[in-house]
Amino acid sequence: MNPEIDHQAIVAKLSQLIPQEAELGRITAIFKALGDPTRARILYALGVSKLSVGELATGLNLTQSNISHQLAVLRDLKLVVGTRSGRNVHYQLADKHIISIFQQVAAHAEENR
Amino acid sequence: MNPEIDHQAIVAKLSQLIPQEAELGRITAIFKALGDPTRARILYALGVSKLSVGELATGLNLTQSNISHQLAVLRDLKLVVGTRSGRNVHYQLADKHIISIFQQVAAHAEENR
DNA sequence: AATACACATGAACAGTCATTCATATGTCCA
DNA sequence: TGGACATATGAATGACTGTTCATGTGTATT
Repeated sequence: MNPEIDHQAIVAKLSQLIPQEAELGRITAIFKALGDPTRARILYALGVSKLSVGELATGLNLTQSNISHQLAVLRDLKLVVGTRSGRNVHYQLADKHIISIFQQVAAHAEENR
Repeated sequence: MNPEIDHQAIVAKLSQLIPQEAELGRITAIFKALGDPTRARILYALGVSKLSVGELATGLNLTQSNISHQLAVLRDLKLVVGTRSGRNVHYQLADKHIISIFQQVAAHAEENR
């Protein structure tokens, strides 16, 4: 083993440098949400424009129920927010961070294609 | 509906603005990989230092088999690379993009805690 | 009030996945 | 060459999850 680096010490301190279960759970929950094609497409669409559930359903060619279920997941994680106006509920991204995260991952994905 | 925005047109063009299945698949596969706590911890650890499989196993308190399986997933996605030196294989992050992606998501997660 | 429209939610089912156990491959040393 | 160490891989299984179908809730219109 490379003596320049004290692996023993690093191993011992890993638990201090890695997020605790609670925070790690919040982080991985977000990644997991972004890891589904349907939810990813919804987020891409909302990155283009604020859209209602129905518009998402027709635009993405998915059932209304499916869209609603996935929006619920994204809502719980505060990735999107919906505001009702009449019978419709218009959804938008909770912040634009999300788009730049997608862009970074997309860049990585295409680099190593 | 807001007349400033032509939702009809947007809905019609969504399929052109959203990544095609192939690229979307590559992107979501990466997010899915980051969405598992075990793999996330591995990546965090490798963000700190290049480490062997055994060091990861003891440092993260996981079985060698488990670590190897997850490393295989990360390897296939080109998120980590392993180089053998003797009996050991030392893994490192494929690029530092990964860390900044984690930081961004962590920031979002903590904002809305 | 009744009907129709838009969205949300619950249950169920099929497919996916993380972990474990057992075993194989690869490498060093005596 | 034989044995010990480090890592990889295959099969099995229990848990989780995305989608569908059915139905519930909320809102506008007549």
